[in-house]
Amino acid sequence: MTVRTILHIDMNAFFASVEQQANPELRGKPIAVVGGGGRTVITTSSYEARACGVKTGMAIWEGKRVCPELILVVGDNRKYTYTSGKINEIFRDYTPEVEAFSIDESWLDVTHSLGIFGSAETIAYLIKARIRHSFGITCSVGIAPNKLLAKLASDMQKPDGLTVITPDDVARVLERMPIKDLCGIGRRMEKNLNMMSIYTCGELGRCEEGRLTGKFGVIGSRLKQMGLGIDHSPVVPFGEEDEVKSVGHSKTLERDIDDPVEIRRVLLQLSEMVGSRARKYSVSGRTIHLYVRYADFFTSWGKQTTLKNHINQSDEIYRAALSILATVDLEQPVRLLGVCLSNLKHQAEQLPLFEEERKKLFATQAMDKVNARFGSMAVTFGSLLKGREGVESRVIPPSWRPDGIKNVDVK
DNA sequence: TCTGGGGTCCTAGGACCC
DNA sequence: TCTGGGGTCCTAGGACCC
Repeated sequence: MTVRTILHIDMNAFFASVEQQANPELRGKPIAVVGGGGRTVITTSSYEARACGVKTGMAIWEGKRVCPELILVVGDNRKYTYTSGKINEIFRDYTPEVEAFSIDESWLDVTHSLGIFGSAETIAYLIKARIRHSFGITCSVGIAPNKLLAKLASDMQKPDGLTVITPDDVARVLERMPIKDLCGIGRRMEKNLNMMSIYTCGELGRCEEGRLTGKFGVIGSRLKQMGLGIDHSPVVPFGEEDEVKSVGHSKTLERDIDDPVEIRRVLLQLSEMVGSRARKYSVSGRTIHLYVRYADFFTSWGKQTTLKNHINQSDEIYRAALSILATVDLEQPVRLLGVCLSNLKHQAEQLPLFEEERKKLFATQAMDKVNARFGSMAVTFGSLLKGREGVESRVIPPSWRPDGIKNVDVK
C-alpha cells in the first residue's frame, strides 16, 4: 500500500468572505448571508459575527439577538459558484485529482505532484497565497495520508490554518480527539457511542469490532476504521463521480397554506424545477416522492410512488405528485412542500418518433436553455406566474455542487 | 417568533415470484 | 393444500454531510 498525500481545503466563511470582498464596507464587520424570503436561516456568517455567537442555521432574529450589529446580506449564488469554479481551477494547477466535496471544500490527491513541487506544505502555501491574492479570502488546509484525516486536520486550525498529520502522528492526534470531530459521526451517533462509554477516537479505535457491528451493523466496521484513522476512499475527480441518484426541490413557504389551489400551484412550481434539472442532466426517473411538513414544524411525512415508465417532463412529475397528494387528507396547514425524482435512468439523446412529442421536446429544451441563462424561473408555465415570488430569492446551500464547478473542468 | 435546502446511504418490513 | 427459503422490488423512515 503506497502512502498517499491528501490535502483538504476549506474556504473560511466562504459566502461571507466573498461578500466582504465584493463590498469593502462589509470588511471587518459582523455579517450574515441569508436567503431572500421571510423564513430563512443564516447560511454563513463572518468571523466577526461568529465571535459574538452567531452560528450557521440560526434564525435571523436569533442572530440579531446575540449580535445586534449583525449586517444581513442576501446571498448571491452566481458570485459563489463563479469564485468556487475559479478556486478549483487553481487546485488543478497542482494535481488533476481534485474532488469538490461542496462549494467551499475540496480534496486534492497530491501524491504524484510532490516530485514537481517539493512538498505538500509547499503546495498548500502556494494555493493559499494564490487564493488570497486573487480573491482576498483565506482557507484552512489539512494535509494527511487520507481524506478522513485531511478533513479532520483542516478543521483543527481556523481561519487561515495549515495542519499536517503525518502517518506517524495519527495515533497521537486521534487518542484524545472527540469522536464527533470525525466526518461521518453526527449528534445521534455520538450519543449512541457515548452510551457505550466511547468518547474519543482512541477509544473508538480500540473498541472490539464485534461490539460495534452488533450495535450498528455494517456501519460498525467503518466506525472502527475511522477510530483508527484508516480511510481508503479515493479522491474522485470531476467527471468521474457516480451518476446522480435523485433530483429534488423543496420549499418552505412564506406562510403556511391550506388552500388546495395554492398547494397545487407550489407543487407545479417544484415539479418544473425538478423536471428542468432532470432534463439538464439527461436523466429520467420512475419514482416520485412528495414531502410535506405541517405548520407545527414537527409533523411531516413523505410518500412515494413508482411508475411503470421513466419520466422527466414537468407536467408528468406534477401529475404524479398530485396523485400522491390525492391519497392523503392534510391534517394541518402546510409549511413546506418537496418533490423529488429518483430511481433514475441516464439516457442518451433520442428524438421521439411522433411530431407532437418532438415539438414538445424542442419547446422544453428551449425553455431549459433560457432558464439556464437567466435564472431558474425566467420562463415557465403560465400558471406559475402568479406564484413566482420567493423562488428566485433562494440561497444555494454550501453543499450544492453547482454546474459552475463541473463546467470549469471542460477544456 | 422560532428552526433552509440539496443530497447520499442504510435498514426494516411487506408483496411477489420461483 | 401445506411448508420453507431465497431473491427482487417497493415503501417508509432515519442517520449523515455541507
